[in-house]
Amino acid sequence: MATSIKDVALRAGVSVATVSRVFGNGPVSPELRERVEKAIAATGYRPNLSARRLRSRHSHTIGLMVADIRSPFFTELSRVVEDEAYRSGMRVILCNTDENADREAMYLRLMEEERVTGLIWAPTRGSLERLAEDDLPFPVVLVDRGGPVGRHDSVVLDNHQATASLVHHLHSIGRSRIVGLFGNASSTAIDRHLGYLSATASLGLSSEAFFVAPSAEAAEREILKVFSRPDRPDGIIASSNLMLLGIVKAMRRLDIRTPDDVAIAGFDNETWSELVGPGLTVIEQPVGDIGRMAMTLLFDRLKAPKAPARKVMLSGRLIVRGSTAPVTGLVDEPVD
Amino acid sequence: MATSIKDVALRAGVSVATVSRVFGNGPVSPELRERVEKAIAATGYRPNLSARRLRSRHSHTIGLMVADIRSPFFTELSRVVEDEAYRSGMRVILCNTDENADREAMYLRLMEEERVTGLIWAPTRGSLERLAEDDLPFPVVLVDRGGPVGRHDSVVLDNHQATASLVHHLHSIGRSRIVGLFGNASSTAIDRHLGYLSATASLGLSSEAFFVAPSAEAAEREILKVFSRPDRPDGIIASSNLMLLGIVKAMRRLDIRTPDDVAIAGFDNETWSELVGPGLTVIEQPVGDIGRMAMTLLFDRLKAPKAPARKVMLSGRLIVRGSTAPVTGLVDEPVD
DNA sequence: AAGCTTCATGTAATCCTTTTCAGTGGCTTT
DNA sequence: AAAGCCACTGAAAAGGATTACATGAAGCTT
Repeated sequence: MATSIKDVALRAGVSVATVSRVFGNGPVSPELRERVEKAIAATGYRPNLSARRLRSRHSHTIGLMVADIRSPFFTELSRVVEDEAYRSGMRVILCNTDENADREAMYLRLMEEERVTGLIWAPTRGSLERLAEDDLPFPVVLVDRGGPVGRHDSVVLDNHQATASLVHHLHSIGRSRIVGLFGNASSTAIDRHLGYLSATASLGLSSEAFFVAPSAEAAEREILKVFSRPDRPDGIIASSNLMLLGIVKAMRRLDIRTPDDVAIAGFDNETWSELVGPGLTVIEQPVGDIGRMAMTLLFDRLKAPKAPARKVMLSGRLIVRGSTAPVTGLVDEPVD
Repeated sequence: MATSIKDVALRAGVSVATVSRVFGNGPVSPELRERVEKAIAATGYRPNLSARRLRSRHSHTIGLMVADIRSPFFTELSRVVEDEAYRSGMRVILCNTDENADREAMYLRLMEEERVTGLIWAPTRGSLERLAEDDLPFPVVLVDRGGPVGRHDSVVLDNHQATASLVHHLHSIGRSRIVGLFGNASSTAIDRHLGYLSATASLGLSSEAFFVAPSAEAAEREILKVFSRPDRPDGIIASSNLMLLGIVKAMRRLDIRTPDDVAIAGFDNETWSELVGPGLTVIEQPVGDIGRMAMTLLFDRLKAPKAPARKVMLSGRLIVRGSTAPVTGLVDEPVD
């Protein structure tokens, strides 16, 4: 049987209220405080967080719902969010939805039962559309995906502009038949698709987009199919890391040279991005900033529940590497 | 004010005990059950988990303490653990220690306050040594790192054997001056170092080990230093993914060819391992099995607290790729 | 038909804190 | 010197569920 606040009080010869006040920095005289602290040390007492949460009606918990923690963007995001949360005495409940609406609904219910203080959420496409209707008993900050400014705060990458800058970059190195490969699950891919469309249009380029399941294998298969046709593209833009890997695999398989025959570019800068093939050109997302901003929005919201919703859009950084190096036409010079 | 079990009881015209029994599948007649369920739906009632945990004296929570969720092994592990946990109605509290003893101690205290049912833990080196002494009020299963069979269950890779197999593999392709690069923080690196030592010794090879901070940059710096000496090694074994990346970077920087001049091998198979340079030879860890086994050990322990501690050792799988392809000596053939 | 189970239900205690409320004693104010 | 204030402290209520125990009705046994 674990020791409770009662045992501590008994041992210190004070009331339980006083012991509680020692933890909550209420007014306690120095002598009593010392006696209590001695008793705590002697008994090895640890306050029961469930009881504390129940009575104080404050869970000190925030939820974090993402598609899959294994996707590097979310890995990094979760790390930032947890650090920020623990720093301000909060705990995080992490959930992986796998872009599955049922799991998402289940976890939302869990969040309610946990009485979370707030939720940081990368919703599935369906939920994003339905978000205006169902209202949740806690504030929500959308990350990574967010529609028009609605009832909820959100912080996202400027996907439209980012993808457009990839297209312009490929165009600037002389590519004209640029196809796009997008995931078919997340709303991010949709935004990136739109950016791709408007950029190709404004440059007067043809456009062709493919949508596949978000896995390297699916991407590889699709690209193999695309390159079995006579009119091969000379540039590919991928809406994610996994797509990018699938593309590189397909290029290897077909023995197509990068960037000579096809230039490749995509999203998310990773430790290994510069080491895959000739180095991958990518848009780097400010994940740390996104996570911290999400926490800021959440805390602000808690302070001012009625304030109008804010949508924060951060811009990515284009990192140019070998996969989009300009081709001299005569000699393959090492880039960098 | 959120609706409580009382409101539901009132609305359904039953006692709170009956409502509680509907949730806990106690004995409730069909009619009452239906009335209660209607009342739940009508009120949108959600049980308060804090209250439930407090009264039932069961947190339904397990802790997961790892060095850093961003390290791919732990990312995958956390995913497996969370899935298994949620499947059996448990929740997970994730903590990143950053190999820092203070953070670790702080989080251990948190685990006690949360009254976790059990803890899955990749302890820092210091904690691993001190583990026999301090005893915790909940069962612990060590993962990734585990000393001799002590008081705690553990599940680890057979690091000794795995590293030895890397050495033997390099030897089999004709390498004789094989150095080892190890992280200086985790106990895993120590085990791998020992495997390296005994394998080189048994093969009659020279050995030289370097220990650096667990980052690609530190690894790169160290390797640059090593290769500034006249007697360059012809093989390198790295104790982790990050080390491996640092080595590849150094090789690029120095324009040293892999595997011709130096063969490279390390740990953890990732999506991109086959795409970095000529493809990286690695030991693949059965992360999923490790995670599931850890959960199994934990649940078994809960059923039989007094049973003797078990140490489960799983073996890795050697995946040979271009970075350790045998060199023909005449022509550089592309390795598949 | 009396007595014994069994099943469904309600009442009240309990889990462990925080928080409200009501002092108590000592100081300052007027 | 009475009044008011302040800083501490303790007793008790409250938070929202589960569960031990009591009760009453129904079904069985003999």
